[in-house]
This record gives sequence, structure tokens and C-alpha cells, in this order.
Amino acid sequence: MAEVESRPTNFIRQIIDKDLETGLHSSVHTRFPPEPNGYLHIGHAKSICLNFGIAQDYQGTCNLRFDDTNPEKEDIDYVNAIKEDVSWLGYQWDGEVRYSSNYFDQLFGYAKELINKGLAYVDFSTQEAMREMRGSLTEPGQLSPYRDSSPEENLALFEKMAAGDFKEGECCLRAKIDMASPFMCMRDPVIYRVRFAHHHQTGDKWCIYPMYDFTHCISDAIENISHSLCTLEFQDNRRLYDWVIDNISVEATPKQYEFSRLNLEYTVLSKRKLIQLVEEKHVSGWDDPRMPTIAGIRRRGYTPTSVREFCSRIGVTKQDNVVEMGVLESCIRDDLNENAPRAMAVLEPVKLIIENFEGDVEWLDAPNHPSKEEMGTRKIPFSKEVWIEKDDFREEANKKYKRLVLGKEVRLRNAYVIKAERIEKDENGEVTTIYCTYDPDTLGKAPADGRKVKGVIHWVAAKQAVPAEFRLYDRLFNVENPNKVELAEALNPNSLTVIQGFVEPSIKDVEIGVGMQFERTGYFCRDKDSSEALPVYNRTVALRDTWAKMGE
RNA sequence: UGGGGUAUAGCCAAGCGGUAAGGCAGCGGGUUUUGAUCCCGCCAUUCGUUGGUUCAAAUCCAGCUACCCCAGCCA
Repeated sequence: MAEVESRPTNFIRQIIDKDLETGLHSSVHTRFPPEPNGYLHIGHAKSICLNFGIAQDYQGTCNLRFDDTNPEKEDIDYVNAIKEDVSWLGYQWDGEVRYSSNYFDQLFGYAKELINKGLAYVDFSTQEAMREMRGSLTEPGQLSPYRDSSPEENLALFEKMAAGDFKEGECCLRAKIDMASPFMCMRDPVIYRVRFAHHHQTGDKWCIYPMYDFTHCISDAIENISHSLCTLEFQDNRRLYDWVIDNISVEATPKQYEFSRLNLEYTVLSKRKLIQLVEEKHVSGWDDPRMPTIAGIRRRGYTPTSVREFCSRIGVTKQDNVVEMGVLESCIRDDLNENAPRAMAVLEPVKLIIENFEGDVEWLDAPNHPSKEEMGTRKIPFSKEVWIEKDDFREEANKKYKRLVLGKEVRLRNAYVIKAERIEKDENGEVTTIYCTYDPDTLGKAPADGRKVKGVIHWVAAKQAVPAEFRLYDRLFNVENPNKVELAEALNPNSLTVIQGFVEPSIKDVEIGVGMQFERTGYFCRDKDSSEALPVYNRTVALRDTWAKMGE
């Protein structure tokens, strides 16, 4: 079938199309520029897919650049984790990994160029004084008393800053722009500050570090980035981005375009809140399967394909948005339904005994996928005692209930039709054992006499069953938008349910993280917490369940 | 009258002066040894709102309203 792969269309691609048409650019160069101060989350995936996706589709390149201008908050562990996440998503950055810190020498030079042009000055005002003199949203700011010192003085002072002659906070380098600008970021923004901090890339070479607004645009220019894509909150900063590029001697003229960041229902996507979840131990770590981090959703069992598909479905615009979890879930179900092998597991077991079963064990063939024969079959043991799901049996039920009912028939998936004859209960009235008979002439075929058996339930042979732990996840928060409320109060106390059950023997040693479907219950993958004694399976997502939706 | 942005279905989102794509969710029905999948059908006479221009407006113009962002030596 000739698939016409539909290219995404969005306002950024339209801009690129136009830039290519008019000859403004002959090739497209983008970059993904995370600060290595935390783990990547699904919102970053949107940016990654955008930047790398564009590079791919336009036969351009995309750099991975760590925006590492604030050594106090950053760490080499984060750069490693981020590299892994980008690779896992299936993207390859162009050439070597870049760092803004690669350009510290050049940045230092451009700062001096601004000073020489009378466009930057060293300011000894205190932070409080600077804040007061910045004015407000409705009032202009006041000029700093240091604003008119000569380029010579400023140059000497700036060199002294770099030499370590001033204390942290004692002074900073400011761009001389416009203290009355309606754009707050243009009121003589700080472009260099003093920090006696060890940097994960440059060590102790520097004690002054450039600010984001000064660094980012120049880094883009140095790397010859044609389209610099970032989120909406940087729209005002674009004026400063352009001002810096216009006032230093660089050839390239990269342009910044802003798109809206992703918001997901029932979770948080801000680094601050994510760190809080980890530090306050509301989750087990950055890769807790409930976390919206790339590491978390990977451990949960999401595939790179499903995340890319998600990013493609949500699109790229400038509209504020809150995407429903259902979109993400639909993406992973689509992928796993197509590609995950099937198996059987009983999460909440009750014993079922087939009284007329003779012999020890019968090995049956079960297809690994209901519609993809090429995925082959596996052997599953069938015997006198099996586990079935508690939920799949009722003493009595109306005809809408399609599972096992006392006195009625049901099919054991991939096996025979059975009939519930009698039960045993414990002192609390809980069913402990269901006694059945089976029809040996129903393997792979309907009953010969034309009886209709509508229900099918899954099961695991008791003797060969492998005890297993299942971790079932629910949303992390109880409120749609947890950003607005106190984090601890909004947490869902039932976001994790751990239960013990059984899996069929064939999947005991599946590879960690690889998705499979436990028929009728959901998609799962083996977790890294598995031990030889007890395999652990994460439920990635449940199957769609129209029965549960009916409220029975 | 500080500035910068954004308004199309429950959610996401196409549209770019010629009469409202698609996906998710939902609702009906069919197939089914997974209450899954798959298949078929339904789901905006109207685009924040009020006016204007036009033969024709979600698209152009004006006013209004709502929401988001900006006063770090964070990014």
C-alpha cells in the first residue's frame, strides 16, 4: 500500500517554507537547547520532535546544545541523562554535543565589543537598588549612576571581574539599552555576573558567567542556526535576542520563533514541581513510572514511537493548551496493539479446579498475536487446577455479564469451554474454589452440538504459574490542573497499586521494558525491580474497557 | 491607553476571501476465542463578542471581552 505520509503542517514550517522559497535560507539548522539542571519531560519531547523533526524533513541538521551558563544549578549527571533521552526518542544530533560553555571565550570577546561601543557597562549597584531602579510595568526605570562611565573604565573593570577581583554580587555587566522600554528585559539587562562556582565543563577557568539572553542568541549565530525555536514565555526576550545580534559583529542572523509549551491534564510539567515530587519522596525518583519525565514514561513502557506519535497528534501552535491524558494513552495503545505479543496473567487470582481433567499437563499452542500470524505461537500449560480472575466469576448474574457464572459455560482463552458446577467459600463468604467440568471437544472449535458460549476469560495453570508482582498506575494528581494548587494536597493517594498474582511461564524472563499485552487486562512491561524470585510488571496502560465504563 | 501574545466542538487542531479537514473523547451498529482490535455510521448552519467592508468573511477592518507571559545577577 502506498502510504502518503502526511507531513505535519504548522506555522513554523510555513515560515521555513517561505524562507526557503525566498532564498533567505538555503538550508535549515535547528537546535535543542536544554539546561542540564533536571530531567527531560514530555514537554521537552514536544520541542525535541519539533526541532529534530524539522531537521529531518527538510534535510537540515539539528544540534544538541546544553545551555550551561549557570553552573550552580547544573550537573554532569543531567547532561548524560538528557543525551540518553534524546537518543531513546530516536534522534541523532548533528556532530558533537555542543555546550554554550564552548563559547565562553567568544562571548567574553563580544561583551568587550559591546563595552567598546559604549553599549555595556559595569554596574556596582546592589541587586535591591537595581530592582528599584528598574521601574515597574507601568513606570519607566531610572538610569544607573554607573551608566555613563567610559568604555576604557568599563573595559578595565570587566577584566578585573574576570580576574576575580570582585566578590559575587558586587558588580555585574549590563547592556546599555533603554531604561524606559516597555519591554522589561530591555531595561539595561545584566549580561554577565560574578560566580565563583565550579563548572561541569570549564572547571574553574571562569568566575564570571554570561546570562541566558546574551548567550543564547550568540550561540545560535555561532552554530549558524537558521530557526531558533523556543516557548512562548520568551516572546519579549526576542527583542533582546535581536538587539544583541544587531550590535555585535557576527555574520549569521538567526531568528527566534516561539510556540506554546505543552500542558498535560492531571500532571505537572515544570522543573520546579518535578524536583519537588522527587525530593519530597512522593515518587521513587525521576524515573518513577508515574512521572511525566522521559525516563518515567520509558520505564512505564511507553515506546519512542508512541511519544513521537503523541507529539505529532498535539501539533504546534501559539495557543495555550491542556492536552488530555487520553491522547497519550491512545498513542501507546495503538503502537502496542500492533506490535506487542500477547500473554496471560491473572492479577487477582481465585482457584478453579477442572474435575474431569485427566492426566498431569497438556501443552497448548497459543498465538502470540490474534491477527499477525508471523508473530508465531507459544506453548502454554493446561491442567486440572488453574487461576482465573476473581472478577471473572459470579454466582449469579444477568445476561449482560459474559463471564463465568455458576451453572453456566465460558471459554478459557486459547483452551476449552468449561462449566462452573459448584463452589467453596471461606468463613467470610469469599469464593475460594470453583469446581468445573470441561468439554474436551472444544479446543480450537465451538461445541459440536451448536451451543453458544459467548464469554472468554483468561487463566494461568496453577502448577506452572509464576508468582509475580503487578504495579498498576493511576494519575499522579486528583485535579486536572495541579499547577494552581498546593502540590501535596492535590496528589492522588491511589496513584500506585501493588498486587501479587501469576503470569504464564513463557514470559518470566522477558526483557525489561519491552511491552506485551496481558490479554483482557492491559499492556505491561517487566520492571528493573524484578528479582529472580519475583518478576515485577508495570502496567503501561489498561485496555479500553467499555464494560467497566457501563458501570456494570 | 505599560508592553508582548492567544481566542475554531469536551480536548488537541486544520483553515490563509468562495460557504467548517483530521485526531482524541463520546454515542449508535456489525465482526470477534481479548467486553480488546477491526469495520460502518453519528457528533460545529457556525469560528470569543459587537459592528463594518464585500456578491461572498472563521479568514479583511474597527471596537469590546476573556485568558496567558514580562519588573532574577534563573533559563
